[in-house]
Amino acid sequence: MSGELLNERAQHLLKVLVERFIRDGQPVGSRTLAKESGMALSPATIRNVMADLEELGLVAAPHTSAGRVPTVQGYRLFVDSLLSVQPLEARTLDSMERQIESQAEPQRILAGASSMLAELTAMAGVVMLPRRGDLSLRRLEFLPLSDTRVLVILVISDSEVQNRIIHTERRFSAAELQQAANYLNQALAGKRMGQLRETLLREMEEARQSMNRMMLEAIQMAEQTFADDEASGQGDFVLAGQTQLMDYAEMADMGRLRQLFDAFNQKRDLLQLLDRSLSAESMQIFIGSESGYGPLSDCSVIAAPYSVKGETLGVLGVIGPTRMNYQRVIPIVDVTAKLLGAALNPRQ
Amino acid sequence: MSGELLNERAQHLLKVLVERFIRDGQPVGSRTLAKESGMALSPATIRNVMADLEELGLVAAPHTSAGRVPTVQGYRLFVDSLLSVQPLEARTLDSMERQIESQAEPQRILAGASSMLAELTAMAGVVMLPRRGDLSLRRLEFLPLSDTRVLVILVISDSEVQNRIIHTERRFSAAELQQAANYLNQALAGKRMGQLRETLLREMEEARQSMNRMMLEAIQMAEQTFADDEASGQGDFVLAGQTQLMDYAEMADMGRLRQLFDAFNQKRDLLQLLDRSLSAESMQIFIGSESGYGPLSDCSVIAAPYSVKGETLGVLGVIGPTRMNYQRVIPIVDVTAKLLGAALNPRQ
DNA sequence: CTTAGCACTCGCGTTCTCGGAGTGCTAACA
DNA sequence: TGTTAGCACTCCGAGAACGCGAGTGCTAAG
Repeated sequence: MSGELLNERAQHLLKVLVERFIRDGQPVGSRTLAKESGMALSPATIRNVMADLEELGLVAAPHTSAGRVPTVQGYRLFVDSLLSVQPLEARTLDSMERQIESQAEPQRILAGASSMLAELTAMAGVVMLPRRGDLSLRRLEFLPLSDTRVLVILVISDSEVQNRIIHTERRFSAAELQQAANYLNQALAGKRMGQLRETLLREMEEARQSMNRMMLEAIQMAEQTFADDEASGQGDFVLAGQTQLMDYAEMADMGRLRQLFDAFNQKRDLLQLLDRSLSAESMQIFIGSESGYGPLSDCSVIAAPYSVKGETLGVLGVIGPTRMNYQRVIPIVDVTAKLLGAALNPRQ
Repeated sequence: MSGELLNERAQHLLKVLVERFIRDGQPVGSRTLAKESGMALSPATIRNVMADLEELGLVAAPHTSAGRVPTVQGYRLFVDSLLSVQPLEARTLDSMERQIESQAEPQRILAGASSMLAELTAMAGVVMLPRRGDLSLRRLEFLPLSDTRVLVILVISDSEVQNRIIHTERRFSAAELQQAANYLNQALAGKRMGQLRETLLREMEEARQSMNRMMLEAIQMAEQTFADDEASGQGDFVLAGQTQLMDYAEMADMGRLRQLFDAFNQKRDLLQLLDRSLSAESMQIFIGSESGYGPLSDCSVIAAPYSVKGETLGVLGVIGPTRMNYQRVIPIVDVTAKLLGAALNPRQ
């Protein structure tokens, strides 16, 4: 072994090995690697290099007489410094643009992006929905239901509508509710969802001083409306193409597969993982156990934040087997994030 | 074989066989059956009976020297006339009631029912959402977005809110939109969603005669709003516990499992199947291929409509392996349907 | 440092065997 | 006529044995 920790040749061989393994999933032997590398080296030499790589923890042999397989750290090195991403073909990019622009409503755009990711990569695509806390309230409305139940309609940001049911202390007439809504709209419209409760507190002070009963009641209703806003419904995501993961040989173990699918359904942990990329500002790659999340230990996650007007709204990405075609997937995720940002930008 | 097509004894033996097979999934042999039946018959006699049952297509032998397994028709007979459903234990029923009543919003009640089914049966639970067409429009509202885009908010029935985005011919002011909404509310409120378009046609006639431009424009907007109402979004369902199906041995084939999960995602065909039970007015059971739907060929579906005030709103049920514990699942589905109907009934 | 040679090791697919479970048939029995 | 015991037969599935191919590590020579 030469002085340097990992010389040119070893790096190149690792690169070829990873690429080869990604292609056909079989452990790569020295003979194969000798041919593939195009380096005019004998298998024996390769074997020596492989022994070094194994010592460094970059490759491993499933058993004595199998070829070598990249370890998580091997993939990591590959992704970080060996990988040569080829740009996306023009026609693919074209069709992506068309597909994502074919939708008008934000909800559909997001869902479309998700299935686009799934389709292009033949893995699972995921798009985290913009967190409401960062969006601003546009308008609020009360609608009387039966007795003390009131339906609250929230129009958020551009075009998202939410509704909740609250229970009031007493029965309100439609006119009263209208009045309360008017007051609250004047006070809250345009504020960010996350900051509503502070504003409410301030308003409450003011109302208390002016002894305005209507205002106090209105604030009470608003309080109830936004009560669980922080706790529950933190975020959500749309997933597409989960089932495609079933086609990969490394997912053959039913137990692990079930864990993975359960994880998709629970959402919580996955959201937490994606959240990490929210602040990252650029693409992030979690390889195998790097995610620190059991069910994903055989998977890699490639995630990128998407943003509108410089403001990051959410994260999107793909989930697939560790042995995925990073060279191809990385630009796809990258481009999709940009396209999604552009598509969400309200024009005209 | 005696004169009658299927005498008492044969029926009893079939019942015992099916029960036994449901319990442990192994083909049932004559010796086992002899003991289990409690009928003081020798295995040889049993074999004769089995030969008859096989001839009738009620049981089949996977291979020459295995025991017998019920066929679809065998299950059918079992379910139709052999089955003795035991009522649900009081405490289970109690906890079901509590669980379903713990939710306030319809959406959550439905989702709750779905996961309750899944939990109790350890299979997949499904609840078809009430079809909008049957619900009545309560109120409609327009909100100007940018330029010619208008956000339409629909409050449907008790507390469901929907929103759509439409594009108008020209730019409308907030006041104009308010006016249009007022007019439409007066004309459409209380009408069933499915009948809105007819009503619109009539209104259009009237408006044309009175040459009222505002009314015509309003109707145009409404037209656009309800345009795709019939085509798309026909229905939807909430599914829970799909992953539990992965635990059943008969789902071990990854290919078939994937087909099944794909079917869950596509929704279309499954909805069609559930639709059949909508008109049935009582519980329906589809055993294996009876559903006529490939991906479900190894599954049984037990579905029951649920209704509020005598009006059927939707269907709910469970999906699991053909070899499921019908005796237990049937009452669960039955009770859940009733509880759901009760919970959806708007009181107080 | 590289390479050829060699012995060695594993895993995997194939084949074979063997035992158990269960059947169908026949003949005797009630 | 229905029931039962006996028997030969079939088939599956679990192991064991085997050979083969792929690949390795080591050693010694270039």
